Amino acid sequence: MRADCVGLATGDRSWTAAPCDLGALEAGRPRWVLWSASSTPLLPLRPRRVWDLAAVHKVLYGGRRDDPVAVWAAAHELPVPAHHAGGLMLLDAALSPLEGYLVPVRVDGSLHPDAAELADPVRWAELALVVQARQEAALRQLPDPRADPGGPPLRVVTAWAESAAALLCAELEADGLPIDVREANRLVEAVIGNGDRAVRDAPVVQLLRGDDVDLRNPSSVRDALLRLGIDVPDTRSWRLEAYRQAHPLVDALLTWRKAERVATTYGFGWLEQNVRGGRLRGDWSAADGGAGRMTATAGLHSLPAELRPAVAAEPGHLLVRADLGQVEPRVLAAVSGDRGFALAAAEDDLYTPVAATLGVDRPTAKIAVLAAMYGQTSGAAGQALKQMEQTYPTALAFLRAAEEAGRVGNDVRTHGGRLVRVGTGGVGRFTRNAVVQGAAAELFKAWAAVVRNGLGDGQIVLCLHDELLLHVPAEQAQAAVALLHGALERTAGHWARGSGVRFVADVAVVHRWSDAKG
DNA sequence: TCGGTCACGTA
DNA sequence: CGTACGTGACCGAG
Repeated sequence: MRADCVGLATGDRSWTAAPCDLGALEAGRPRWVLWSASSTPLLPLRPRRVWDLAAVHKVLYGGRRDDPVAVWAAAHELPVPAHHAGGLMLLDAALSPLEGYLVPVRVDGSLHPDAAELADPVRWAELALVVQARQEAALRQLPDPRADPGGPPLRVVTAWAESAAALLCAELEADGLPIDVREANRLVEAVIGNGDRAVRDAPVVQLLRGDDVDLRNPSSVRDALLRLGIDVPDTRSWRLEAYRQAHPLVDALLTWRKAERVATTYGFGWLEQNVRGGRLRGDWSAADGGAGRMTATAGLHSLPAELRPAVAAEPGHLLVRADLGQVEPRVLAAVSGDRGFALAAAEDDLYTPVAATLGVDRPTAKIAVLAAMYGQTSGAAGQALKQMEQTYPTALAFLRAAEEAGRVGNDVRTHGGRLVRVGTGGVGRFTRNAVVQGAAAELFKAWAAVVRNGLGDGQIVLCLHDELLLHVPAEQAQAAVALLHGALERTAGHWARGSGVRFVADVAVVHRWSDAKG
């Protein structure tokens, strides 16, 4: 790893006296410019302010590529060369943007695939600054969608937050999630026994009474069910749920499935492979999904609830868990600019005023809101959806516009400025959801960034779409609680400025992740 | 060995 | 209800 992967520090201009205090997202210097936090040996420094060219590139242009060649090309409005089109070194200093130096820029203006190795470290850093300036200029071209713009431009703050998230991902990979290994093994054993396949299969096999069925082959299972008079198009558990009473085999099968899932995906092998020194580690991406959510491997985003007691604070430490309440409908209220919906989203519980306005009970109101956001097509939500259209026309028009864009193959941009690209033959429901899910993801990351920089000796050890898990020295737990609330208020106050929407976090200090809130 | 399908954990 | 992920077992094709 080359130390010169780190660009030079730069200063942010013109809004140092911003009226809102964004904590970690504050303007100021130095701001470290990185080609990519995931390839930068910057970790021990834990810098506060970074600009991650790869992360910002993905905000501006979407897509999958975020290597320096692609980042450079997009910033210069050049076609992105095919991956690793290495070949001959065709360098032309005279045409390079830094005339007089040997820089790894080709005659066509593209960056050489081996630029990081070819370039003088100082030149390489200067190229990073060239890209940073161009990215920032591009971000400033984008209109600010907020009801009340103010402080640093929203899209520039998104760049800071997404950059911080990229760095946070590198830290999450290094730090890992604290695991009580003894408890983890105990919990796995409680679900799957000693792990012997034949033993696990036995209860179901017994009920089959000699019928030769491959439990791990869905079509074989379907045929077996048919022989018992149970005719189902597939054997998914939610479908079989209705047949639990029909035959003892169904119940046994569903129980077996649960154990099989743990045995194959979250069993002893999984612990062996991913837990080292009491920490569960996986690869983290700051914006891998189509809408820009964080992703993680090693099951970090899909830990079964039964295993969560194994996530535990280390001696002298406590966990602080915080999750955003009703974040997606609140995001919809903020980004659509629907005043009526925002009025509901000013309350602790958003669904209560929605129910009152629609003249329905709370569960119905919830279904109506979710159906509107996610484009539900079937079920009993139809009537409620019609009422939503009449009551919150601006929010619904916003969603319809996003869906229509996707349907005709147009890209959409989230509130914070992320481009969500639509493949050929666009999928409407995807974009309808992406403008909400993606916006929620960037609000979450901005919040996480502020929290990260406000922590003393603590660490963020898990990010779960709308939930943060902190591991802090016990005496700092109460300060962390205050930090989480304060950071959300400041972040949302800027991100949703002028919307009237309130964002709320449920925060609890616990020993184990599974411990009750309170 | 590969991609596709089914299935299922989470938000 | 829907959307988004990552993982694993199995299938059939090559």
